[in-house]
Amino acid sequence: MNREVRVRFAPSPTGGLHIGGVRTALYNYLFAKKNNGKFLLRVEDTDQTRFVPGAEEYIKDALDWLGITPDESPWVGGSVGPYRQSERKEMYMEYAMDLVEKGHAYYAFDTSEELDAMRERLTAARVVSPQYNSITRTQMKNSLTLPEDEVKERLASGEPYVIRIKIPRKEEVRLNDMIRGWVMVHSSTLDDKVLMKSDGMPTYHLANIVDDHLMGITHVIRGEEWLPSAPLHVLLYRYLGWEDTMPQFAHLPLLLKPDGNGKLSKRDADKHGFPIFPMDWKDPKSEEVAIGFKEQGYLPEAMINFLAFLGWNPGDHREMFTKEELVEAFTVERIGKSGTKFDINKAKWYNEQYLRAKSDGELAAYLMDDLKKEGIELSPEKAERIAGLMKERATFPADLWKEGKFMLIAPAEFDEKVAEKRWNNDAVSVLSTYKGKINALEGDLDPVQAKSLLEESASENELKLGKVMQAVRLAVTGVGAGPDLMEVFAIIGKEELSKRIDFALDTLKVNA
RNA sequence: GGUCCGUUCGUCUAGGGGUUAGGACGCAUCCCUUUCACGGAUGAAACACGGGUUCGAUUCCCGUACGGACUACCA
Repeated sequence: MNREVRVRFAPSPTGGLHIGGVRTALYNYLFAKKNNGKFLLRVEDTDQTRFVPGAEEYIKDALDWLGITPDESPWVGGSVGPYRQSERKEMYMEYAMDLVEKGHAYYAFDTSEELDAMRERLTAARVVSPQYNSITRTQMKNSLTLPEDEVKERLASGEPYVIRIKIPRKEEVRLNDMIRGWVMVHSSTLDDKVLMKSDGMPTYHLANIVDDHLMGITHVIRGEEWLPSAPLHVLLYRYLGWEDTMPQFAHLPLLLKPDGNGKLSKRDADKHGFPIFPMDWKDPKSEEVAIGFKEQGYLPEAMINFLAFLGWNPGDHREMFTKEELVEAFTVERIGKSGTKFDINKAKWYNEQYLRAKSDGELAAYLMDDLKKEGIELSPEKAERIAGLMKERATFPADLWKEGKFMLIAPAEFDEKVAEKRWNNDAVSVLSTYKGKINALEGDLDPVQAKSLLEESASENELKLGKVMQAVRLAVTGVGAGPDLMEVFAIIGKEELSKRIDFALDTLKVNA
């Protein structure tokens, strides 16, 4: 039997989508495409208390931005919907009842106070792990300890209850993880997890098994934080009678803090000043906005490439991959086992690579957008020239303007360190001569002319150009670094150039 | 604490019983150059530790240490 590969990304709409979640989605996507399968998205919203408005829409937009588009989802539908667990609510009880009838699950009536008391009691008795399990359930209020008619009575009276799985006392539970190999856990260390909550909603554990089965999921690729509960899931597949079509599991290594250790969190992102969400996320309650990769200037293709390499590699020395190339190269065998520290430097490097690969025209569009916000008009031709000059030194599209401001705005002050070192009488002489030549020029200034006139100005003063070049740059741009000066001159134009030289000559003083 | 997972340069990683342990980011130096950047070249930089197995272990096994995840009527 060769089933169609079907994988799913199952986020919970409780806030902005964490970058680790995005990576999980990407790996699912790549795996599906590589195997000519389907990538589905299912919204896991069984916890009504944690519902956050806008979160689901955010997940959709973020994935769209990156091009990790599900084949089936709440938004486009599909043949095994609905794709929101809250809308599948009615489906779960049937399976929970099936488990109860088979003796693999039971009703429990304990209140949260009683559960707390139980845990306290066990802790006081120095029990290593206080949990609801094969031992302790005999002392709690459930359908295993209560007389049958009392159970019926309680149920009939509408008393709140949960349904718990009945974990066997002694059993070795094994699963073959695609990344980690065989993982074995003894059932005595598992607890009787709640399957159905008292509000009638299933917990993640039941819902994810039922849905994955009903949706024909063949491979579950998810974060490592799920590994400890995977044996429970195996047991559920077995008890539900679905073991022969149980998906294969692949538990991804976690994304770690850049310094020290631990799971990457929003806190780390704030601390180091880099994003952790794909796009800006505004918390509807606190109104706080968390910066996104998109708004920071990261390109989607750079993000994809960067994210893919956080825990995976192609096995050769290639670094640059388009999404299509990733699909081609991707295998779960090449996913690493150990946690990955988040290195924003690498993300920046990828962004620079993709930024430089863009045409001057594309970049000019970014630049003109930024300029519009500043109220500056610029011809597309000029924008393109500036973009071409600046792109080698930009990390983000916004740098085109930030670092290239001087091409459109005359300096109001000059870098003092450079002035101190380079500004001298020679510079004054050359610039004075040069200004005369510029003013006398007919027609537009082009880089070749700009240079030959400058060379003439230097030799007429019996100086070498190199001696004064830095001073010239300082005079015109205000700073000591930047792209080819002659190109800059041409963009600035002769009138403006002449004005700037005047201003510099007036403002800068020669040190005695 | 318990259960599970992990550990190769600062970081991401390749490799795998015998290698000068390879690449990338970052860092340093040099070259290019009107500066900075780009680009090119070079360099510093790693197999956590202890026992086995073996002629030989970074590689296989077992411990130890360290790190992480999980331990809710959250996912």
